[in-house]
Amino acid sequence: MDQPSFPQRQHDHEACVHAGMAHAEAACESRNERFTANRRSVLKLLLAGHRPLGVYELMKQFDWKGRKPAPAQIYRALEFLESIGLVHRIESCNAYLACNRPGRHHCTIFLVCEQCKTVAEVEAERMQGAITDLAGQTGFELHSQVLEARGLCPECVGAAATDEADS
Amino acid sequence: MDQPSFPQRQHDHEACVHAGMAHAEAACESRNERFTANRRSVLKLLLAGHRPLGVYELMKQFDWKGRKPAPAQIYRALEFLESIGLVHRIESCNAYLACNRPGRHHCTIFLVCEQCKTVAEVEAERMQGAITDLAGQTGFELHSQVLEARGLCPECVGAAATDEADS
DNA sequence: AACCAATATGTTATACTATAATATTAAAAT
DNA sequence: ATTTTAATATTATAGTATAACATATTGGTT
Repeated sequence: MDQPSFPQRQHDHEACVHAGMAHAEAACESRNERFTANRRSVLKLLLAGHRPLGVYELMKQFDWKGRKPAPAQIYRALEFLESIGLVHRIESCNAYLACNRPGRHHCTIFLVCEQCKTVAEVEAERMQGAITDLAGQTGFELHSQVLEARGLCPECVGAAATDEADS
Repeated sequence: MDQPSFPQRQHDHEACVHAGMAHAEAACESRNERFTANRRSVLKLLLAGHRPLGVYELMKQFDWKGRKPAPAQIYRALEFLESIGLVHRIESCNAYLACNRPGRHHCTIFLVCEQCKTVAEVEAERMQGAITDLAGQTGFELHSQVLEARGLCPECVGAAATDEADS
């Protein structure tokens, strides 16, 4: 599918992770950037988590020769991964998400489920036009956008409906 | 003007603050909510600041019988002010901004100047449609939106151009 | 191979942001 | 007046992010 939305609850995480890592490998190669052990580990955790993870959450999961890394170590990896578009920061969660469609740098909006925390990253071409127009009219020089919608994903909407019927 | 964008550097702050406070007064009245001293002070600081202020920045400015308030005090006031639409949280700044057009609850986007930190709050009706459509297609139940653009305001763009010419 | 420059990491310390929990006070409703 | 509700005051702690500096690794150059 060209426009994936929310991931299925059950799906082949292994494959996701593998594909994501492979793409990252290639992306670094083509930019002559180093895909170091740290960067690998952080990206892998994000790919496996499949939802936005905070830095301290990542630190807990990070098994690094028996010790735990310092925040700076994670932040540095994230900064790098974000700079080449492999990871996004979700502002309204203070957390980071592996990009589900790396390589395409379109205008995307994140649909964040407030209940189960899963996120759909969907293209929002219609919004791109609106934003550039607004910027143009105002004389604003656009650098980047933060587009996030908050609410309930389809599965949680369904669950909520069921709960109500029960009570 | 019906669609204000960036405030002029020089303008009558006094009048802004006064108008904002008057509106808040009325808004609380009509909802049977109390516009207490705390809430007043916090809103006043935000109106006067005229840009996003962090909670600890607010605390520093908060003169409260010679002592300084605890964070919780500010957060409570903000929570209230936000709940009735007098204040917005700017996620990408971890800071709060007094609403410049209270009473209208349209879909707005914030244009945040990364240099001077001023913010334009502009209506983005075109985006509302795009978002609800996206939500509809995905089965997402939309609760709220975070729409922020980051870049340079017209004044800072101008200044940057001048600087370059100088060098 | 030895050296240099550039990049990335390790480490410690600290700053900034946000909430929990509980006691107290003030206001509104009966 | 009494009860109930909403708001405040206070202390403590949790969560997020960066600064500063020392060390190590990599890649390119002679």
